[in-house]
Amino acid sequence: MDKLKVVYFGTPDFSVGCLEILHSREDIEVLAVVTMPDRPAGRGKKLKSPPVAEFAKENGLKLLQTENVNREESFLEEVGKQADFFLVVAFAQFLSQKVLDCPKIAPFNIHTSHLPKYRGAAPIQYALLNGDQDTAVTIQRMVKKMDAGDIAHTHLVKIDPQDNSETLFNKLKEESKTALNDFIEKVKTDSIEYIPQNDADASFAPVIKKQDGLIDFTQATSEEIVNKYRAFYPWPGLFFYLNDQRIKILEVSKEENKVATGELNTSFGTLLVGCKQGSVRLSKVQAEGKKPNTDAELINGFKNKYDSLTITHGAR
RNA sequence: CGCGGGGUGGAGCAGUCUGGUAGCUCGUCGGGCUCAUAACCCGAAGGUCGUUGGUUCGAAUCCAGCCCCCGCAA
Repeated sequence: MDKLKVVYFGTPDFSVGCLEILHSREDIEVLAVVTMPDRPAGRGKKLKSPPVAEFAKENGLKLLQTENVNREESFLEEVGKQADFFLVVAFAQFLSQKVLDCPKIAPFNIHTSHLPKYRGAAPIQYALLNGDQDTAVTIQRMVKKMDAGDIAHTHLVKIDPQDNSETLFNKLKEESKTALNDFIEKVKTDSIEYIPQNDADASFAPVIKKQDGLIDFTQATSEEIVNKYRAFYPWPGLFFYLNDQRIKILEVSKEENKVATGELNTSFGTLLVGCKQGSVRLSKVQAEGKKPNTDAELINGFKNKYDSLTITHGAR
């Protein structure tokens, strides 16, 4: 049998795993890799390549870095139409119908949720945010409507209570390789069963922004804050303002102590905050421009500068 | 040249503008008090003030360079 020809679309580290699989398989030929352009990143804003671009360069794969693949007409004509299927993994661009129509079999997308749950950019985070106990790697046949295509393959994954976005990312990155391998067998044997999604059950996982990490202790229960901590670790992280200084929360846990909603209690030498319901201890924190500290260390330094410690909600 | 904060006993900070024998809170060690403690009292040890050079009678402090850490942003 001839090799299956694939064009791969992806950008971040998460996408590299599946690209590795495609690249390593004897029965697959990666015609090209499409990814986002290099972007300034980090302190000093140095130009940085997306991880997928790095991989493509290292392995001598044909690489296209573009701001908008829909406009790359010659590429689509010359390369896109040669493909048996497209594989899109965390690409960060919408594909026009014209692009979706290129491959002979179909454009497929790997989505890290149990579709139709959590369509959109941040499915992993939303599963944690809602305290879900399981999720899935779903491979869908892409349609123009985001993440609404027929389901071609589902691979369930358990969420551990200790999981945060980082660990769950890694877990799903591994599981998506397995899912992809299984799926490719289905493609080869032409035995894919397409299951339409029930739109009524759909939910959405919009992009998470840095600002979403701002915690209002009066508006969330201790349980919700801990879930948010898991979902937002390591990015964007949680933060709040103490005496108008931005404080990152690096570690938080539920506590028994009863502290009035929105109040801060430091009398145990710890940062205890009363939530909408229950209370939390902020056991590891980091002030802007400072190194990570335990709550005791932060209290020690702050009481030198201020008469009292006050939570100042986003006053800036 | 994206913006910004910081490097002072083991920890977290003040002192730097307005040069003149290094301080606070905590920890550690020793002693005391208490039924007890997240408590309190007494005492002690512990610092080439990131680094190099310059200015000065004198530099943690002023000037120049270098190293390191971090927040924002992406």
